[in-house]
Amino acid sequence: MRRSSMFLYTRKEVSSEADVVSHQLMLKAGMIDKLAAGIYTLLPIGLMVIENVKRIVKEEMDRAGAQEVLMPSVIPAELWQESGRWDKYGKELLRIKDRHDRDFCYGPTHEEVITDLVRKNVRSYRQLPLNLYQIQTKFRDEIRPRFGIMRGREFIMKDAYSFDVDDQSAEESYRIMYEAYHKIFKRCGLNFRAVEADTGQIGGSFSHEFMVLAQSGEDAIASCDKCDYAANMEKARTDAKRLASKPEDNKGLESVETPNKKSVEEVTAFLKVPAGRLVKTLIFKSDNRFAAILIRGDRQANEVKLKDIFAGNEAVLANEEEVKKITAAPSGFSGPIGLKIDIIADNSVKGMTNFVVGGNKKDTHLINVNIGRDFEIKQFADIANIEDSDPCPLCDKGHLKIDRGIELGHIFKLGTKYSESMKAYYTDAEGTEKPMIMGCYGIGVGRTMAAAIEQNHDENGIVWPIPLAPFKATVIPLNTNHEGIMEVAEKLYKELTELGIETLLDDREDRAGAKFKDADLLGIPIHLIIGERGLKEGKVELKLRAGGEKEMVPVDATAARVKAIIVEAI
RNA sequence: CGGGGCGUAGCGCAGUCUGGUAGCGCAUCUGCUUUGGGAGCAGAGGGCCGGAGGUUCGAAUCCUCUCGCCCCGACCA
Repeated sequence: MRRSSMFLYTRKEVSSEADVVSHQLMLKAGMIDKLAAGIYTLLPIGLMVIENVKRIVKEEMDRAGAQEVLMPSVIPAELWQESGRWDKYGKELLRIKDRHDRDFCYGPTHEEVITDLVRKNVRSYRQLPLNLYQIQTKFRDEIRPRFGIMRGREFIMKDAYSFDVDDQSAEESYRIMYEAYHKIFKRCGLNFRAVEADTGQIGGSFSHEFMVLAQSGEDAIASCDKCDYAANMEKARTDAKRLASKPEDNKGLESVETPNKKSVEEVTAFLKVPAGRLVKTLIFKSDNRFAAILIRGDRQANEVKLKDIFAGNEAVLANEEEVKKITAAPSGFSGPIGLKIDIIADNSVKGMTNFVVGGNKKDTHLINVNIGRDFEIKQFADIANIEDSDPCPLCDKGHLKIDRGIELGHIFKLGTKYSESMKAYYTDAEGTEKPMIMGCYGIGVGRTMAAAIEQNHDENGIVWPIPLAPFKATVIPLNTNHEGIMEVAEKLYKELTELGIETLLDDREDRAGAKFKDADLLGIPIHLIIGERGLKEGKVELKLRAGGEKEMVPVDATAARVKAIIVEAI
């Protein structure tokens, strides 16, 4: 491509609206153009990167035995009503009506459509297993789109769906995807980790997220410094046994006055005990049922884990009035002793002895409280967020550290949630009908591009990993008015193009500095600089964007050298 | 949806408090010089100051309403 005729306009300044580096650089490099909140046009050079990501994804999906389809982006409401998600999905689902006033939605995900497709075509166990995928534009009406293309409302996504005869086979399909995802992100040149994740609204039994480590990441992930354990904060566990302090002999229960001391900080400061000796009692309401949640004083409840405790239903803290009714005391003095509602304790409470709780009476706390003697716990569960350097739940030596990450991929074992609600049954060898076991597997294509920039940039701009680079090489003639220079530039451009190497010829009548700045900003991996100095010896300068290494290469050997560098990288 | 902020030339911004000729930088166009890290000089074009209503002799500026965009929070494959 000739730079002089390309629809590519780089900028020195961008709006202060862009506050993550990938967004800023994409704007500066002329890759995207915003049309509305969370809705972007991909410009030629941005699209080239997207196409590279898509190509890698397709190759690995195909290699893993999946087959590509393309489903509609507009979906009739009936399908979503059938699965029950029309009412459950909420405002994120963009609902539209056609001219006959019929309901449709713009697909945010395609479980319904794929399940419908498969149930219409697959009857027998002989047709399974099956894995179908598509790369398509989706829409989710996010409350707050941000970070440019990283968290847009309209976005490109690869979604795959597997169908199997039984759990064992489904887990094999899952494992194949798990491995394919590793290959995909590795080929994209990304530093990532697969972490255990919550299944969220999609539902299902287990899942992994593929996270790229980045400061600007929206998710917190915990990983062990000794073993392979890694999990999203929503899922991360710790080892309650190693966390617990040594049990002490039970002391006698005592009531103490704590005038106006409500928060954990106030109470522990007043009683001069560490927060880890206090158990806080939170009254939650879900579906009009109340439950008391006990958590060690120095720990925070995790909303997602809580939701799981309440069988997936929304749980909210009880209001002041409800707390009074249940505990007979104002909030801040709730405790487990004497409560008539279910008491569920976080694992962090396990093994605690002689601790402090609220007295269910104004200005009163109880000390030297013990489980079993003073009250009973209905159930222990994992409720609290883990903290940095908590013990690892898998190995007995490691500790967890918390990083931020960007979720690029998510794989789920769905089970029969959709196949049962939508009647996707097959007939097995014995002639009985059974629901197919499903899995679903997503990759954010645009987000992968953004994450690659987050991980690969410097003060001068983007540093593309070679497989994603829109152009692998750029030919920079320093003086377009110099015949000899332009002759060599054209020759190299032609040779490289004929070798199948995407090359940008910067044939603009600009000064050298401007061209260098642009080549750096765009992140093109290999710069071929043609100037009078080198040409006197019949050489061009080859410079690598990533490390900055320079070498002088004879003109005739340049194309082959470039090819070699690319082959090695891909 | 709660709190905060911003809409002025293609882009980035000042001007608004205190009403009186609409400005700066980048980009664009012309000419000359320059040519290995975003060139210099001289000149030029480009604005319904987000939209509607109001106050005023006069509104980018004050008032009311509205639309859009951004940030924090809540929310979220």
